[in-house]
Amino acid sequence: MKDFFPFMEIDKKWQERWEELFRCDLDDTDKKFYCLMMFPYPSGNLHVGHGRNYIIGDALARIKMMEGMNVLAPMGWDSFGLPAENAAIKNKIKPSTWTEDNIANMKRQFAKWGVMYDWSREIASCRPDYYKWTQWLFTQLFKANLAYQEEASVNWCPSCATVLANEQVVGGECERCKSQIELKKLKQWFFRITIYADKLLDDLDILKDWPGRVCTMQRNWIGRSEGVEVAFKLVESDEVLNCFTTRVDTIPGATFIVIAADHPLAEELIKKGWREKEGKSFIEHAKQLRLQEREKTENTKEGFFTGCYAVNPSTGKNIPVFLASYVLMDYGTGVVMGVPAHDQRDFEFVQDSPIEIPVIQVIASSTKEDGELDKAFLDDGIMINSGEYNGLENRVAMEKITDELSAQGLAWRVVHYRLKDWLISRQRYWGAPIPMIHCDSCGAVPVPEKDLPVILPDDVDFMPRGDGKSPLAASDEFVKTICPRCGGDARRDTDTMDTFVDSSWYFLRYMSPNDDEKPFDRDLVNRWLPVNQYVGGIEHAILHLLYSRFIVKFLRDAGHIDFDEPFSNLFTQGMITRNGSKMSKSAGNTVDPNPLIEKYGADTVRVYTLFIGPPEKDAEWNDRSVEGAFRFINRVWRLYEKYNGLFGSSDKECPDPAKLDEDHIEVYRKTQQTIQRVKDDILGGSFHFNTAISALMELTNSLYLYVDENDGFKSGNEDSIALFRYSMKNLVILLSPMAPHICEEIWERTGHGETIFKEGLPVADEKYLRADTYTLVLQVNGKIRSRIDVEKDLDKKDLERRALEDPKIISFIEGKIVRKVITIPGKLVNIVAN
RNA sequence: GCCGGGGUGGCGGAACUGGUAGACGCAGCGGACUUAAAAUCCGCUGGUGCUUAGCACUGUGAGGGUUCAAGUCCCUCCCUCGGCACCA
Repeated sequence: MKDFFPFMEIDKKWQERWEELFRCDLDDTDKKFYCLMMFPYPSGNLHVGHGRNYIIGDALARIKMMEGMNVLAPMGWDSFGLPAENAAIKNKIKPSTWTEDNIANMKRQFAKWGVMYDWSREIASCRPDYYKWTQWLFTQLFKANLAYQEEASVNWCPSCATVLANEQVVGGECERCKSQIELKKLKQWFFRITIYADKLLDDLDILKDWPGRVCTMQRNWIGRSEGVEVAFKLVESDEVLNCFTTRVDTIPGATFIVIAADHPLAEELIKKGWREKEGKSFIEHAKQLRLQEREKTENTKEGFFTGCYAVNPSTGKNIPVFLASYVLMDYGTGVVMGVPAHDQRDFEFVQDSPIEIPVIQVIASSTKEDGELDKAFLDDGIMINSGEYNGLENRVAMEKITDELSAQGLAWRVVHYRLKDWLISRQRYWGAPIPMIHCDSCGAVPVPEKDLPVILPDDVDFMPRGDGKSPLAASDEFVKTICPRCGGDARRDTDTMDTFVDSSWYFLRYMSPNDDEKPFDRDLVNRWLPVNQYVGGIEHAILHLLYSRFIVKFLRDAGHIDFDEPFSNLFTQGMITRNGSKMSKSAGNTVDPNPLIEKYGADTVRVYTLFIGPPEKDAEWNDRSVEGAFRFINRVWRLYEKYNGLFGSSDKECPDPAKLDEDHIEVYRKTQQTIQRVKDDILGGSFHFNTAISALMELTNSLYLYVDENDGFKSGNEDSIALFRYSMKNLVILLSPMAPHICEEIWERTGHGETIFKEGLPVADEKYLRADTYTLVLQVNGKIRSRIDVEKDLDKKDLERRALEDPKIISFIEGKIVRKVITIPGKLVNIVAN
């Protein structure tokens, strides 16, 4: 078995030695590089899909070390959350035991991959020494008036028995368990993220090294929309309906008003309009409709006339007021002016409206009306049917109308957001208890810092209750307490925090994981952050990344830190699929790395994972192709093993390239090109390990041919052997971030220092990146007709002459007139002839 | 519906700023080694046709266009993946 890399012993040996290598000295920040992987939920087992993330990060950390950077690569556990609780219910063990077991197991898995971290900085969000500070963060937000409690209609997942944030509801279903979400009125804690909406939006522009699509997703999610609110007075009433619109230019065409069926004014209006009974049943009906139609693309637009009228402030006309399901209570003001001629939804609404509503076109492509519209006219154009505004461009009219209505106090400019405040209460057990105390006389009082953490009791029945309360509510011992303000009897808040609160600040804790005086070390954090490179999955594009940005902005404004974006560079790797779908436990298509590592060794699995495709794209896992990576690793090993006698302590340095003949210079040149390609591919910003590896495979192939065919090498010529050693040395250095075990071993066996990762990266000898001659392509009328070898510094004239001398070319242009010759030195000559 | 990514051999994927399409790997075929097989090493490998050491034609989802030259740029369309979706 000498022909195979003996990974069994060697992998382990290096994994132990590297522990020291990854221990980071935080004081040295001259060339700091904070290399962060998203910390995982400790679900028990890592599959090869997770592996991609960590292998990319590990390879990156290693190559950065070789670049001379002081690399901080910490790891921890996002260890609060439902699965622990569910597993615990199922297996009758404590969530903490289940979680800690999984953590231990996953740590072993990382090591087996050769994925190393500075474990002296390990954190776990479920441990009291961590969640103490998550609770501290909550109290800080509360003191800044950024955490508040409110009765609200919230998303309730009946199966998870908890409320969810908007971000966790996908298409009306629970993101986790796919159950239909119900709306429940509950008193809940929110973080006022909306205050930061503009900051979060604007600062996306600073994040130049983030993937564009992540920024786009966040932009859409924040959904900033500038417009105007217009007051529509109700006829025979003092009541006013404020409509939000982004198209106030269409107001002369507003022929009705629609308000959300669940609007607080709805009941009053139907009473006023003497239509209370039917109105109430419509409100019920609209509620049902919303639930049913959530999934549909085509939605009906049913409405109900309230019997009331309002005055269009631009025309002075009375227009009817409707209730309808297509107006959303939780966006804008919940009241909309209906402009059937210029809004498709309003247009559809009037088609089957119970009472006739006029469609008045007020913007047209010319100054004439377009006749009967068959759909809403949405383009910009010229104002018509609009009195004094006729003839103006609609965008100009928009400003004028706004100014004039504003002057009368009937309109004002506003900005609305799609982003809602972040609902953070969860009615589940396995999370950080919300550190608040409810006192009848003092209200909600935060737990003083000296009393933190509020320990999550482990002796409660944590079966979900489904009544809108957390399992903690059942524990008198937990609930009963004393008000920190007045000393009277009081009750603890029994909800726990969304786990995204835990992960919104963890990257600050790695600098001082064991500090029990403060959440993070201000000085160290300011020196080490923002994170130089964050690597993780695209699934966190909105939730985790937006929340973390928010918390960092808050901490900065509160004076705790000096920077306002947590991650200056983000890389989102594609997922690994199997049979075309995402690898997941529930889909049953996961690939366990352990058998693969046992069969082929860690380096093979790493190389295959990196070689599978461009890292930002999804890739299909193929067991068979793993063999190819295995072969490559062993080809490198054999190259060393077969010629190990040639590597002695009396290594002759690389021979002078200027003195190498043609048979040798080719290998020298290939080595220079490989150095350049590997560095460009990985460090050029795109992390293209796949092409870097293929370059290394090419170099390996060249070396095989060299040792097989080069006469000098075969006859033991010293320079020929030195050249081989030189190329091997570079091959091993360049491959080491991807396949660290084998490279470290060869490095050691060939008489080098303690670790290859303290060896600097080689610099390519630029003079030799290009060959002395190259193949010039000769085309006639754009078709390749011949190829000739030419010296690299021939000028255009020479190249053209050579092309026209070529016998094949001559035969193609014979009898034709040469009209034009295009010469691109280094590439081709194209002769246009007819 | 809107926004964004993508579509290249049997497969995963290369291709700089428009300039040799298919690097590298998998699978396949042939050869060397072997009693034999595996492993290994070397070579071939997009398709079609022919007068087959070669040559020609064709080929990057479809159709048009720009250009001496298009996988790459422009227009129209199809498919696919992801995000948002009655947001006023």
